[in-house]
Amino acid sequence: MRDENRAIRQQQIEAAAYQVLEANGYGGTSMLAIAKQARASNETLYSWYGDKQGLFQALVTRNAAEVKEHLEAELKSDHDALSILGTLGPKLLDLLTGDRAVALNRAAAADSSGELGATLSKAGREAVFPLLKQVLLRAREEEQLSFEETGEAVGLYLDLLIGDLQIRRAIGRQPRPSHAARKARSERAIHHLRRVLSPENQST
Amino acid sequence: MRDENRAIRQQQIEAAAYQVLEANGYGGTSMLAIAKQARASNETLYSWYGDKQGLFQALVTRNAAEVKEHLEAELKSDHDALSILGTLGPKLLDLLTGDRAVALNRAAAADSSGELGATLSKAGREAVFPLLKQVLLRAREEEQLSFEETGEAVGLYLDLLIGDLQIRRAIGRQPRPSHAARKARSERAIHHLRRVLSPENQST
DNA sequence: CCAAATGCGTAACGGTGATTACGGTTGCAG
DNA sequence: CTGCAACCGTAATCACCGTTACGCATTTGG
Repeated sequence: MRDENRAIRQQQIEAAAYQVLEANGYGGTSMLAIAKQARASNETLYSWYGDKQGLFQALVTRNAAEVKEHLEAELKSDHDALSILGTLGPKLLDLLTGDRAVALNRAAAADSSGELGATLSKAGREAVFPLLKQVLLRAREEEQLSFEETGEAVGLYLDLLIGDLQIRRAIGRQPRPSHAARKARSERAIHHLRRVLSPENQST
Repeated sequence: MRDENRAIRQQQIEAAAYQVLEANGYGGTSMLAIAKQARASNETLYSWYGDKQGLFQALVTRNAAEVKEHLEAELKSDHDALSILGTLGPKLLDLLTGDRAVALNRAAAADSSGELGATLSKAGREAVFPLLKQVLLRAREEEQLSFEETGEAVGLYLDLLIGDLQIRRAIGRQPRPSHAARKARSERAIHHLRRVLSPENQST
């Protein structure tokens, strides 16, 4: 049961890290501040995560794992591909423009070593990409969409769905999209995607 | 001529600031480092820009002004609207994903106060938006595109053109797009835009 | 109940950064 | 030529941060 406590404690510490990070930005986030917020001790943070980067790496990988998990759960349904996109889109938007993701993006952007960015991208986009490929390939089998390069199609979908929302969130000029806004944006992306990749009009 | 020298000196200092910023990230950029790089003195930096934020605000606003200037120059041509987009798109991509813009985006993401982000966004996107509106409205007059909400159409164009390039650049997982890549991406955006907003297929 | 381990709270160490202060130098005005 | 204002180079001030170290309370395993 020591393990359970520890898991809980880690959750608390990481939650505290997000709070401080969201409030003060990466530069303004100190280990002491996190420790205080979590009512934990410096020593514990260092003994558990090694150093500051280690803590943030942990945040990033855990967050990415949760994202992937959520999406894979969606994928298990046997609805048709576009319906899946209909539920998966808002979810993805939620995960990618939520406060946590924004905080992590900021941290990665601020980290001069690039390590965080690499982890974030590898565990994030590069993990989501193949899942979306699956969905779009299914859509093509069902003859709902038509395309040659799957990667190209996924890129297009992501552009339509997310666009520059993330960067605008990261620099602080864009509030978190509401539930309705996420839904609408997802619908819009699907709508445009169908128009661009409709099985009738063939073109490159 | 004191003024001329001063203008030149400012250029040098700001160029130095970019060098340090691009090399070390916002967190790793100190005023002393900038001063040394520019062979200038701390005192001068502070007397001219007030404080660190002031210096970066200056960078942001100057950069945004240059972006706007470039775009307005393009707009003056009397080509048809889509041709304008054809030259304006790569330019915009260049300006928004270039090293300077990326460095500024990182700085804004790292800045906990949000001031830099506000300035960057206000002087950047919010300045570019009306210019693009003009172009798209012209395209509608020429019956090359069809849409109701101009803002919506501009948003769509920006999503297609830029997508998540900026955030990926900011977190360091995306190299600067080559000239050819920028051109191709711009063409792709126009291609899709025409398909989605074609005057034939009417829909919301 | 005892001893070891674990975690808390706080202080200490070494380093660095933003900001200020100061003496020396240079270019320009009178 | 001389004084002055701006500017350079550098050092000083003050604060904070990452990291380590230490004394104390609590928990855990036997």
